[in-house]
Amino acid sequence: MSSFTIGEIARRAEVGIDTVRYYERNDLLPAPARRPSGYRQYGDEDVQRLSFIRRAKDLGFTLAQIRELLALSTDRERGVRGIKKRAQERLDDLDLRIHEMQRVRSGLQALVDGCPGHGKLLACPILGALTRKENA
Amino acid sequence: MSSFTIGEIARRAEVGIDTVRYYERNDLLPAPARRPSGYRQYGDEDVQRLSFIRRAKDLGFTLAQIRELLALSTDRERGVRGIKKRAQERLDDLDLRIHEMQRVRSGLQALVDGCPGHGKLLACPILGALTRKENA
DNA sequence: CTTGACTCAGGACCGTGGTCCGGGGTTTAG
DNA sequence: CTAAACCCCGGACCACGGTCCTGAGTCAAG
Repeated sequence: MSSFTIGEIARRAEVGIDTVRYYERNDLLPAPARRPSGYRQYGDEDVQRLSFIRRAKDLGFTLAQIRELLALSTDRERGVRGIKKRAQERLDDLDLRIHEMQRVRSGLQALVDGCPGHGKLLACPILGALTRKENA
Repeated sequence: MSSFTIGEIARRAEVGIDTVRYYERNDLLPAPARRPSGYRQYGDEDVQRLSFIRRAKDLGFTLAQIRELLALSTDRERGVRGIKKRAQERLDDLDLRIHEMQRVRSGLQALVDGCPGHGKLLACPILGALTRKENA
């Protein structure tokens, strides 16, 4: 059974030590067990949770959203009502973002492939992908 | 030919007036023409550009990244050397983000699909590792 | 036992991206 | 002409997400 100090999980999840404490203060990580000395003791699951937070953060989720995602996973232990709805909302949100990203992507792709237009900004495919909201 | 005040483009792009000035200060919007009174005068292109910024921001791009995207689109008008490489880098970056998003998405989808609204939730590939947490 | 790396708590500080305020001038509808 | 609504600028202030600093305690190796 593995046990890590704060420095060790920080290294494993590739975040700063202060960040770990910050996440604890802000309820993204549970308060860990302590040694008699007061040193925090973490386990593998903490490393995974922390890694998850880091990755989600890199994807552009706010800490509040990440808290929500994490809550979805723990709520199921306490009951199921309403969870599906919240998960579905997150999913729809994600779909929207992915879709929008793909539009930007295709604009960029057009640019790379040699943009057909040669006018002003208005003709730019990237701008086109976002300014005209002839969306779904 | 249309001309707008700062309040008008702000409304059209759905941002605050202060935000417009903030973007100008931070080189996301060009300094516009002024009336004799000092009032800023904007055109359609400014509205498009501002809308682009707002939407890109909503997608999780930082202002620095948006500046880069905008630079790509205007560089194109001035000549195309070396731009393709930079655009391709952005594109690869975007692809990475989209794929990661899709991974998160499918994890959530599994969670939603596994939950009929009354039964038990299946373990989500992403969240699964984190769920058994508060039991300790 | 000493040394150096590590940890503690608390608070100050920072960059990003705005948002608000106040005292002033401008525009426009009535 | 006047009042409402708008705009100007500079600067203060804000939330978020950390990051750094200080002084003191702890741990592991030699």
